[in-house]
Amino acid sequence: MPRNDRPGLGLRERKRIKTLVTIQAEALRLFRLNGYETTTIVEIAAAAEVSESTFFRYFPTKEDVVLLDDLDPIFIEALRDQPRDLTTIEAIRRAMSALFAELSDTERARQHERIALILTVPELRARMFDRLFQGTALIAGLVAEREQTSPDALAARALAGAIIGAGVAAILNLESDPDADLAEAMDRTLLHLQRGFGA
Amino acid sequence: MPRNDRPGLGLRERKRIKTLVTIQAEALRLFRLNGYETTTIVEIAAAAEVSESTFFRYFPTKEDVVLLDDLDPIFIEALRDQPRDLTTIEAIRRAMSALFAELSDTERARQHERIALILTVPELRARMFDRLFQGTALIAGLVAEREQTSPDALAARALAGAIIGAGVAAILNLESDPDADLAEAMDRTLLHLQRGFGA
DNA sequence: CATCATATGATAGTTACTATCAGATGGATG
DNA sequence: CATCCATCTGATAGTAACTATCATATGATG
Repeated sequence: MPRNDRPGLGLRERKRIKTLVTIQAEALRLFRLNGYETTTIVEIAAAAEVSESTFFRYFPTKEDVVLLDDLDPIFIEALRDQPRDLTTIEAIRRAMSALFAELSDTERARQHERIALILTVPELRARMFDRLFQGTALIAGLVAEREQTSPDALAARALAGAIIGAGVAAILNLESDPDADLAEAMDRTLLHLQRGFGA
Repeated sequence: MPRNDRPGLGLRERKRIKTLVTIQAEALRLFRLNGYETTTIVEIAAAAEVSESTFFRYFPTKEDVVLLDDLDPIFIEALRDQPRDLTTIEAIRRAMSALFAELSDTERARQHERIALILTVPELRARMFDRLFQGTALIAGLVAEREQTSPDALAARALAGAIIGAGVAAILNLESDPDADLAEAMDRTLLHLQRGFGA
C-alpha cells in the first residue's frame, strides 16, 4: 500500500502509522508462512511487539488486516477525474487502468499475493464481495448522473451490479489462472459488458 | 423451505429432519424476536430442546441456520429444464420465474423475511454474496454450452458475473425499497442486462 | 433378541473479540 | 522547563462461537 509516512505529521501520527504498517506486515508474513486460520492474533501481536489490545485498536477484526487497503479512495478519485461525457463503463475502465498504472511493481506483486490469499479463505472472500457491493450505490449514482437515457433507479442499480459482477468475474478468474494479469482481465470483462453479450 | 417429511424414510431420517426444522424455526423465531447477534447458540439449542453439540452437528456455523435453504437445487433443476436454444439470460430469467411461481405465499413471505434479515447482518450478507458467486462457475459452464458465439472462457465468466451482479442488484434494491417484489425486480434487472445498457 | 451403526449430551479447551481501567507518552500552554 | 490534557498502550477479566473427545442412548438389521 502506498506509503503515507511523509513527515510533517507529528510524532504521534507517524508512530501510529508505523505500528499499523508493522502489524499488517507481520500479519501477512505469518499468514504466508503458517496460513491464515492457524495464525492467531496473539502471535501477530507478539511479532509486531504490541499487545493484543493494541492489535484490535488498529484492526477491528482479523479479516481487516488483510482487507484494509488505501486503494478505494484512489480509485474513487480516479473515477471522478474521468470526463463527464464518457459512458459509465468507459469511465470505470479508464479509472481502473489509471489505478493499476499508478502501482509500482512491488506494489502490484503485493496486491496480487493479497488477492490470492483472500480467494483461498472463505471468510475473507465473502467479506471482499461485501465490500465490493458496498460500492453499488456509489456506482449507481454515477450511472444515474452520466447515462441520461435511464432515470430508472433499478436500471442504474442493474448496471452497477453488472459492472461489479463482471469485475468479480475477473478476480475469480485468478483462481483457475493464477498468473493472469488482473488489470487486463478486468478490462476485458468490462469491455465484454460494454459491448453487450450479443443476446 | 419446502417440506421434506414425506414418510417412507425410516424413523431415524424423519427424526433428523424434524430436529433440523425445529432448530431452524426456533432460531429464526429468536432472531426475529431479539436480533441475530444478541441471540446465542445456547439459547437456540435450549429453545429447540437439544444440546449445543447437536446444534453444531446440524449447522456447522450460526450463519448456516439462516443461509441454508433447499432452493438451490430446485433452481438448478429449473435451469436445466429450459430449452437449449434460449440465450443464457433468457434461460435464467425463465428458471427464476418458474422458481418463484412454485413458491406458496407463506413460503414467499418466509423467504422475504429471511432476505431482509440477511441484508441487515453484515456477516450474513457477505456469506450470501459468496454463495451466489460460488455459482459463477456453474453459470459460466452454461454460457459456454449455450452461446456458441463465445468460446472464450473469460467472456463466459464475464457474462456469468454480470448476471449474478444484476441479480444481486435486485436483492440490494430491497434495502431501499423493502416492499418491492423481488421476483419482478430480478426479472427487470436481468432484462436490462439482456437488452444491453446502450453503452 | 443381539449386534452394530449412528445420534446425542456432557465436558473441556481454543480463539476471536469486548469492556474496563491504570499507567505512559506526545502535544500544547504558561 | 514545568504542567496539564488528550490520547495511546498494556493488562485483566469476560463472552460467545466453535472444536475435540468420550460415554451413553437409540434406531436399524439379521
